[in-house]
Amino acid sequence: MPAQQAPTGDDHDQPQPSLWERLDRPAPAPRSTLTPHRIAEAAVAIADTEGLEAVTMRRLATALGVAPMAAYRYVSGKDELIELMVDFVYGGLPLDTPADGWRQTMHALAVHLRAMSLAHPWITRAATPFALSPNQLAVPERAFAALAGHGLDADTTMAIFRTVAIYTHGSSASEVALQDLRRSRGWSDGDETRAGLAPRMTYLMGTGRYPAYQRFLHEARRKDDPDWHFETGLDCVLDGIAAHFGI
Amino acid sequence: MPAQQAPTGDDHDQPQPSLWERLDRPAPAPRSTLTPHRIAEAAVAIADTEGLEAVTMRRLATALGVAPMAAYRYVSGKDELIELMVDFVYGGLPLDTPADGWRQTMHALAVHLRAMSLAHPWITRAATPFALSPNQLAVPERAFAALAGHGLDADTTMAIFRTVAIYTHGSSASEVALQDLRRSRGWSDGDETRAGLAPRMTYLMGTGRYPAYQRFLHEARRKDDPDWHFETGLDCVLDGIAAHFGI
DNA sequence: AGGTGATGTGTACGCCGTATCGACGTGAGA
DNA sequence: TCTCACGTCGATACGGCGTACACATCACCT
Repeated sequence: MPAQQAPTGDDHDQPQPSLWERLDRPAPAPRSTLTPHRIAEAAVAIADTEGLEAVTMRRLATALGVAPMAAYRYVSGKDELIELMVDFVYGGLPLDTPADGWRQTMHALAVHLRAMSLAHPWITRAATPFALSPNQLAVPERAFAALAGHGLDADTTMAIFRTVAIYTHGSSASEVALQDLRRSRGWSDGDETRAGLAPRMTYLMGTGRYPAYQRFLHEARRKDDPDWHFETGLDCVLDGIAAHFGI
Repeated sequence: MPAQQAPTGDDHDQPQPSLWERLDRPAPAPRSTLTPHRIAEAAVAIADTEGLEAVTMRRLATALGVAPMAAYRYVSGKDELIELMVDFVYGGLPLDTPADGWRQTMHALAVHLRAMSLAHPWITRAATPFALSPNQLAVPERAFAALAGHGLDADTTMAIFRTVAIYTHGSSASEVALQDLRRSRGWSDGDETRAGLAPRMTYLMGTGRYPAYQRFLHEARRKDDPDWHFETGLDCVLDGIAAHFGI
């Protein structure tokens, strides 16, 4: 799926063989200074070190030592470049988790997906949890294999995976969003962040519209413990699946 | 929180009184052809009808019958414009749901948030679930009020809200992403979508890497029932909360 | 009546994605 | 060994974007 795009109403057909199909025909490659792999690698390196918005066709070309338009031989446009980057990163996921049972497998999957998102923060903005690229598809494949044999029908199995995947993706995304905000404002730890946000918060709380929020915010002790929040939410989701479907 | 942005390392301080503070001092308004409200309204209208990427400072100015730079008197840049749009839409949320108990309240909140996302599809890309704008903050306020009085500590309460909010936001986002893909390719129903995706799928399944996925996809009967998927996942999450915390 | 500060305008800069076409190097067939 | 067609990459250009900056203009207060 392209980096999320809005309705435009045209371009109904796709004459191309879909990027992934083109990908594993390495081409006769007469002069291959460029390959999809090298392009993805370079683009990911830029995004990792300078952020997703630094990934520009021109910037990418510079990094590859090539003319601005060169990458267009391998990628139909920027959307496909991003698909390529996402799939490249998903290719590094460890999916050979031991098959201890559905719950351990789903838990391990979630932990690895989160680690991936924290290592490549831009990916939470670039990826949809259910995109149809080879390495992204390997995630539900692993999950479905782990969920098989519990007497669940196909729809239930998909609903379970969907729920865990959505939680994992969203949880990582919100964690990354906070980190990005911190970094962009130069705040290092939780206290500095609260100090930086203080004026905003003082005003908002001063309106008196949020008494419960204010109280809970004041009493909370684990605001700066994203691991705890991630695990707690994940446990809830997995408990809910176990309870709701009796597995 | 600004439309998600990556680390840049500078702009450490915010000299301005934070947009929301500026907002309710209506200004002496000598010549108020423009107001934050009118700006938000116009921008939302554009995003609703033409998609988020059609919201351009120039396009917005045209819609308001004003010069391209005029809106910058009210908004420090495009990021703040988007914050304003998001908060404007959140302002339309019905939050006066009857207080039947925490579960009914959380369920109603989730349903309303999803309806909002489906009515303004761009908002799933523009909003973070935990942004600090007045009308967005009203959501956790409502949730915390409903969760109070169950003997839960503050951290647990926040974890519960976080989990539900993340699920709801992510579920709506994935639903919207699929709708956007459909609209952009001109596919109307599920069958047309499958037909359009067929070449891609044929290739991917032909690789033999996804046997479980293929089988479950073939057996699933509710692929085109987003309501069922949303409710099923939400029930799992709420069941999990009830089970995990004994409420 | 006149001055003053908030409000909207005009112009311009640098960057973006990408369409198009020409130059070039390579491997296959003669 | 020569040739030639094709896959690769380069150069240039276009329209559109966000927004900095200086200027004109309006409404009110004295």
